[in-house]
Amino acid sequence: MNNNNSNCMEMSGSEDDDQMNMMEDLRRGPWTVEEDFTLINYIAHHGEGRWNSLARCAGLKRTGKSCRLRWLNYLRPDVRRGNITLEEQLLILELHSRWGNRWSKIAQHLPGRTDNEIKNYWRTRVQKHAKQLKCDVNSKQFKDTMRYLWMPRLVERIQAAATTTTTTGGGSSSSTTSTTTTNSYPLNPSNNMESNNNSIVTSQLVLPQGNNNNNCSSNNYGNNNTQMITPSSYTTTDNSSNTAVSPVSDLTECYYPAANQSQNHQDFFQHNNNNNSISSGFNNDTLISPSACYYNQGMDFQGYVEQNNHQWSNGGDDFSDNLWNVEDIWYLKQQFNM
DNA sequence: AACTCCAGCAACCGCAATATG
DNA sequence: ACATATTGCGGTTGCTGGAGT
Repeated sequence: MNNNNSNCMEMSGSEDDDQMNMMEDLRRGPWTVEEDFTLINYIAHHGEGRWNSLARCAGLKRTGKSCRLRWLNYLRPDVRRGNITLEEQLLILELHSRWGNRWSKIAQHLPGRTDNEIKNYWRTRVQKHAKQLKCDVNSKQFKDTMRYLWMPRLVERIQAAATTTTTTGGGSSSSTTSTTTTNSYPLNPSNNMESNNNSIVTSQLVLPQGNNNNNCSSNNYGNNNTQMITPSSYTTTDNSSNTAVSPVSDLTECYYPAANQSQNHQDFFQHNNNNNSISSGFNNDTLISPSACYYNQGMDFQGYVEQNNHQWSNGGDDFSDNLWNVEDIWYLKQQFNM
């Protein structure tokens, strides 16, 4: 399978990445299918770890760091691809409010998600809203907005989705086994995941598979060797192209047919059956209307609301990307006599 | 059609912590 | 105990495709 192993152990292994860079032509940039195959095969036979020597032994002209990152973020079998679900969004918001930018710690509670993915989600989605609100993502105002509007709204949407799914039968592939009675939003400080570290219950809430863009049949690396490409011909981030490489979720799916099929999912809702109200866990001392915060600071809140209202009324189906729904806007308009 | 702008994301970089000899 | 190598993490960069003009 790999004929580069013979002299592997004879190498000193003392070179660091910079030295390796000087010694040989290390490849950079997007990974090719060939490289992915090589790395997967090597790890399948030899396991992970010792990334620098692994890179050499596998015959990859990559740094150990690059190999590790590629493996952890894309190639390992339990990596979960596809859109961040509502449940995951909620979990990210909650955990970030506790731990800040501790991406890897947050990622530990979202099976299959990588710190990189969560970090990107935060920067592209969450920070975008903060920017629209003209406030800092770390400001109290924005945190309040997340906590008192966005997160409860997510809970409602999750509940609604679960209800819809169960009442409509959910389709054959949905397998939604969740119950709508367990979703009280866990904002009660006494329900502290930190104090019960790593005890977040694996969920019965099964993620909607429709968002999962793993589809081997569309680009099956496993049975189409003619798609092997050369470094000179590769392009990036185009799964629809035969020469596409880097994302490669299809590749892992095909390599590990059993992978990603039964998604473990975080359901910290189940910790909170005692909370019957979304706001029951709030500390009333700090229950400040986020809208009031913006209002008091003269921020362009109305413009933002109107923008989101417009998005909403335009029927965009990605509600998950909107902070506000109709009820939020109604509430905010009442607050400010808009 | 050509160009510009921008969101999304994969990959890289620098640093700190940890492991190893 | 120390030096060096390796790993892990968070921040940042740069590429790509799509939308807008």
